[in-house]
Amino acid sequence: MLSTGLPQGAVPKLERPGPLRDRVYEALLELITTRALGPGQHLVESELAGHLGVSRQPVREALQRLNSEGWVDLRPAQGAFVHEPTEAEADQLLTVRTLLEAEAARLAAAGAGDAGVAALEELCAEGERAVAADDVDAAVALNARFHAKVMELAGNAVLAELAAQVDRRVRWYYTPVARQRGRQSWVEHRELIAAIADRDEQRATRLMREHTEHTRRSYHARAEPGS
Amino acid sequence: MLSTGLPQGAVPKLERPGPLRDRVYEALLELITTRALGPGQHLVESELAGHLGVSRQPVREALQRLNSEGWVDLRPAQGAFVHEPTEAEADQLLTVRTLLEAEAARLAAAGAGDAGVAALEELCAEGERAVAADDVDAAVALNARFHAKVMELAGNAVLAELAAQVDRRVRWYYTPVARQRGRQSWVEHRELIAAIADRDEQRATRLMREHTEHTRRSYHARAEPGS
DNA sequence: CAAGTGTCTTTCGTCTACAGTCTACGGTGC
DNA sequence: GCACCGTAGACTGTAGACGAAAGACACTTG
Repeated sequence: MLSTGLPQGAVPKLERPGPLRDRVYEALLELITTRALGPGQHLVESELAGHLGVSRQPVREALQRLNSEGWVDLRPAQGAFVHEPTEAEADQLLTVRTLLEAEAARLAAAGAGDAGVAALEELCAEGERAVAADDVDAAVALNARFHAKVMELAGNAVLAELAAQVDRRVRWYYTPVARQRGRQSWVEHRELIAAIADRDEQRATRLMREHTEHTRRSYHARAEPGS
Repeated sequence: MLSTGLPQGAVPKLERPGPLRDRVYEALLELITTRALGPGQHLVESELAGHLGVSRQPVREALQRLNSEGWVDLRPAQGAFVHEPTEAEADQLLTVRTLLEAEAARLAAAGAGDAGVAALEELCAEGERAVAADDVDAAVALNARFHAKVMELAGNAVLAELAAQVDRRVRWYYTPVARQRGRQSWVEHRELIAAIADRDEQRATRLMREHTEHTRRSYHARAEPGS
C-alpha cells in the first residue's frame, strides 16, 4: 500500500511508447486496410523505414508479423508484397468466419449474464442510431464492436483471437460491400440478442450462421454483378 | 519453356538452407514440444544465439513468431518465457479444435474423391499396424497425418492453417494422454472414413465431434485423476 | 531491526554495417 | 534482328555494437 495518499486513478500512468515494432505494425496494417498500400505492391524495408522515421529492424519485425497473419507475402530474398486476395480464399475465410462466429453465439447464449445482454442491446441501439444518421463509418465500427462483444461473452480467449484475425481480413476483402447492407444487419442483431437472452443455444447458432451467410451472399453479389 | 530437354523433376533444385529464422523457429519449437524447455522458463536471446551458432537477430524473429502462435509469452523489456498452459486454456483449445475438425470432416465428406478416401484408408491401415506393433511414436505421427489428410480433403487452406496450429498446441498440452488411447482412436477413424466415403456430411461431422470429445475426456481424466 | 535508497548487473530494444542474391539492363556475337 | 552473356544496381539476410530499462543486492539511515 502506498503511504503517499495519492488517489489511485489520478496518476496518468505515464504512457510509455511501447515497443516500436508494434506501432510500426499498426501503422502498416492501417495503410493496408485503407488501401493506401494496394494488393501486390512491393514493400521495400528501407523505404518504409525512412518514411516512418525508424530503422529497418522494427519494420522487418512488423512485416514478419503481418506475414504470419496473412496480410503480406514474404518471398525469400525478394521482399514483402501486399497479399492479393483471391475469390477462393475469400470464400474460405467466410466459411471459417461463419463457423467461429456461430460457435461464439452458441457459447454466449450458454453463458451470458444479464449484464452482457444489456451491453449487447446498448451497442445495438447505438448501431441503429448510426444507421439512421447515415454515419457509415460509425455503423461499421459498431458492427465490429458488437461481434467482439459476443466473442467476449463466449468466454473463450482462443476462439476470440482466431475470430478477430479472420474477421479483420474478411472486412478488408469486402470493405465496399459492408457499407451497403447496414440496416438489415442490425435487425438480425436484435434477433440474435433475443436468442442469447433466452439462453437458446440452437437458435443463437442458427441466427449467427444465417447472419454471416448473408454477408457471404452480399460478397458474391458484388463479385459477380452479372449473375 | 526450357529447351534443354532435361526432365523436370530430375534437377535436385539444389536445396538452399532457406531463411535462418525458420530453422531457428523449428529448432526452438522442437525444444519446446519435447519439454527440453519447460513452461515458464526464461529464454535469453544471446544464450540461444550462442547455443545455436547464429546471431541474435534470427533468434529474435523466431521468438516473435513463436509468440504470435502462443508458444512463448514475450514480456516487454524483459524477454521471452515459455508459455505456461492453464486448465482453462486447454479446455478452450479443445473446444476450438473440435469445432475446426468437425467442419473439416463435413467438408471432406462433401468434396472428397475416391482417391482421397483410399489415402485415408491407407493411413488408417498403417496406424492400426503401428498400434498392433506397440510403436507408439509411429502411431502418434500417423494420427497427426490422418487428421492432416482430412484437412487436405476439406480443401480449405485457411481452415487447415488454423487447425494445424491448434492441433499442435493441443498435442503439446496433453502429450502424455495421447499415448494411452491409441487403439480406440483408430476404430473411430474407420467409422469416419466410412461416413466420408458415403458423402454423409451429418454423420462425418458427428463422428469427428465425438472423436475429439473423447480426447477432451481423456485429458480431464488425466488432469483430475481423483474424479 | 526495518525501510528506503543507491548502485550494479543483466537483458532487451534499436541502430549501423557488411555480405549474399536476385533482377534488370546494356553489350556482344551469331 | 535476335539470343545470350556479363555487369551493375538494389534489396534482403545476417552480424555486431551501443544505449536504455528493469530487477537484484548491498548499504545507509531512522
